[in-house]
Amino acid sequence: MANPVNPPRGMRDFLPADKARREHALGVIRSSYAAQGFDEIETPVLEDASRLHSGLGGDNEKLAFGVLRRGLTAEAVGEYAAAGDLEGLTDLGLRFDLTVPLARFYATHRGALPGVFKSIQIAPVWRAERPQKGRYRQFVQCDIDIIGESGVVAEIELIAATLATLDALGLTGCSIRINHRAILRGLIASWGVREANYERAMITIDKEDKIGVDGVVAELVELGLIDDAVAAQAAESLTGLPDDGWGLLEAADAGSVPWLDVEAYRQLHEIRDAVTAVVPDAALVFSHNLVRGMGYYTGAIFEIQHPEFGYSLGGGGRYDGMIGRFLGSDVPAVGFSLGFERIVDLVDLSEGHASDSVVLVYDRDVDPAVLFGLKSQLVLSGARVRVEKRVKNLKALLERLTDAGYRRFAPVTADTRTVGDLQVKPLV
RNA sequence: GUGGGUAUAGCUCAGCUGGUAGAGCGCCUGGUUGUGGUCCAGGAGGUCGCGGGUUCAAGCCCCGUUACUCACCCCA
Repeated sequence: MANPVNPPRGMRDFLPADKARREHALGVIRSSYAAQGFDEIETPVLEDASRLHSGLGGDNEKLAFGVLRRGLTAEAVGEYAAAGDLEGLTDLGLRFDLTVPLARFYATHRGALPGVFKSIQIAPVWRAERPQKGRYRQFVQCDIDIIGESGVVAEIELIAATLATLDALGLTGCSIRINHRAILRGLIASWGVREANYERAMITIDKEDKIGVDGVVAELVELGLIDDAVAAQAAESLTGLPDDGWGLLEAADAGSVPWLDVEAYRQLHEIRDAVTAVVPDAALVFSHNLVRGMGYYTGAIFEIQHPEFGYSLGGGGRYDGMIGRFLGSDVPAVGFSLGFERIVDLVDLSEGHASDSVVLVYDRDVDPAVLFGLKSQLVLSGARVRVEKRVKNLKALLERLTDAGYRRFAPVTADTRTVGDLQVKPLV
């Protein structure tokens, strides 16, 4: 509390119990993704600042931690700062997501990669945000991406693989919201919003869950993005859709949802039909107000929703234009990311090393050679062995060890010579 | 970047209307206890986040500051 020694703001240490829990969950995610035929890669935590700030990260670019150029004097820093030359000050930055580095990775190694590349990335990212519940400045993302496939099979495979992974984690009650950038653009265009203001309008629409349709329309008017005259029309087209949003095709044919990009909508149907055929209890909801903040999305976008949380547990989408920025020629790509920090707290984990663990509680006069001889014998026999000095208050010690996952203990006295002498007792 | 809440022992927290700093748990010591997880006694440990101010007197009131936390913006 009053302890002045803390990790940097928004970043955390993990105690042994936390670390064990996290590693277990990561193991489940990693093996589930691998079983789905994706291959894990790793990239550096730093990327060139110019690549991080290529206009693809939306607001997250502002939140990137920059690294000062090596060897800059205080005077030089002052000069660059006065000139507003950020590139002169920082040439590297910590990645704020795993997608931009993946695009760079693909551009670097294209020759060594298959035509359609399916990657796993499980790694920390950094954003200089103000921390709050469920938000940190360093957090782990678990991404799967498919690069080189322009058809909806990529979206289908990613969503099915993600659902399988959520299932492997024992996480129930999640639904997938899905939308398409083309549908959003059509919706916004139908209100007469100028193209330059699309991004800003999308951010406002994204708040519907929090501020309601009326709040969204009011904000759009307030920002000058739409005229008062179309406010009522905008409110109407934002209002909730029937049948989880999947029943608009007939209405579209009849011309009563003029803003709907029918081709994109049919694509989403195709994705929904295939995913639910594979995962019958998958809950896919079409949400025409789903936006997502990253500026690089071009097609389908999706987000994991859990009823207990106001924020999403993960999300993704198609970003066909990004790799072209690095490579020169466009390569289609889709990704899906799990927000690990938000998932790990929900996962119910069973004990890993329950049965075959034992604590040796030794008296002070025990010969260390005997003590560690016993220990190494037990370890060789396959047990996890902890050595603890006997203390006055045995109860507290044994409770701590029980919490740490140990299930048995055995006193070691000066008379103990062999494993056969040990009286092993259960910890309860 | 904007607001609210909190800050007292290693941990969880009391501390009234300003009057010499408290409890439980943990830790240490001595004894007790032998199905070694019991009980008793004693002990160590606090610049009350930090800096100013008001007052005879501040943990408590006022101002500032820092950290943590919740919410906004935005996002995993």
